[in-house]
Amino acid sequence: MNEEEQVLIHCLYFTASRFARNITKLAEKTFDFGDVAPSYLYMIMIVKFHPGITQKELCHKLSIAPSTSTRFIDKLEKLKLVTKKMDGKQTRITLTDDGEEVYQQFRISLKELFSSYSKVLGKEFSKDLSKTLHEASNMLERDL
Amino acid sequence: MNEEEQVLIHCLYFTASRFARNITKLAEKTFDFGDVAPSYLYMIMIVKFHPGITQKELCHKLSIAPSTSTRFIDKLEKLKLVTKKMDGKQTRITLTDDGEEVYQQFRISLKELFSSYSKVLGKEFSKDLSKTLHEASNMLERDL
DNA sequence: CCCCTTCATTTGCATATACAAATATATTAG
DNA sequence: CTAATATATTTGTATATGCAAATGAAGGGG
Repeated sequence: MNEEEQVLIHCLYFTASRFARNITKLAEKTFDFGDVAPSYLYMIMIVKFHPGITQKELCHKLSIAPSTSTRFIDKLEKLKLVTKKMDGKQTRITLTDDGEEVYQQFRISLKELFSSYSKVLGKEFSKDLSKTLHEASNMLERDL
Repeated sequence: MNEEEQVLIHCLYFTASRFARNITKLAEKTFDFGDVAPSYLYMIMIVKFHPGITQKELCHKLSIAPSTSTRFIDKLEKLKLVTKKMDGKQTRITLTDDGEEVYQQFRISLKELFSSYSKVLGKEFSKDLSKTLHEASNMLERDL
């Protein structure tokens, strides 16, 4: 194995970005919700479990920047999937009935996505990898 | 653990994207090359090891779309780090002397990046995770 | 009650990245 | 050799995402 391959295999920045691109492609195929891209769906899910959550908490739970959350929420609001209510300096987000419905579909697609990649990567392997990535993110977010 | 956390931890699409964002942030801090963003550096490396490589092969090695490669190469050409030569319908890419120099610096930064995340995640853990992601990408690219 | 600081959100701008359509070149069938 | 097809690259357009600066709202000290 030459130096180049070594680097390509051992550099987490590279392998992680590449893997994320690959799995995103798969997710886009699976979550075919017209206007709602996969990343929005996670926001919907979190709002589902925390009605009235503040934007800041959302950012934290999703590990996204505040500006990104603003734009996500704007879009979801336009699609009438969430409502926004000012509360002092904070903004509180809640699902609409349409949002609830999208959430239900989302759960089904999620299972499909699971089985798509489990078929290729193996069920246990997928589960372990996901858990590992989750924990690694936590470590990075804590320590950097 | 509630349903929400389950999903957030077990969905590879989510954990992989999040992890990629976190590690990218770290890479951006480490690779401070002014105009050259981290993702370009891998292209430089591959060209270094395969002078005269075609654009298509580059796309394959980096797992990026052709359009992305066009824009990367354009930018690197403007920075005078690579040259482009038409060869029939293909385009062949080679490093310039400036490109070689950037490559040398890149190798140093790469080591820094390694040690940054190894400090947080552990050396062996990082290595294993990277290798796992590499292999998982290969599987996804082969089977989908 | 007003000013200053602090914190949450938004806006402006920039980058990475993709897909689909357009273009350019090469190859093959007739 | 020309027409049709195949392949590589480019361009138009769109999305996700971030940082830094601007804005807006709260609360404390005078």
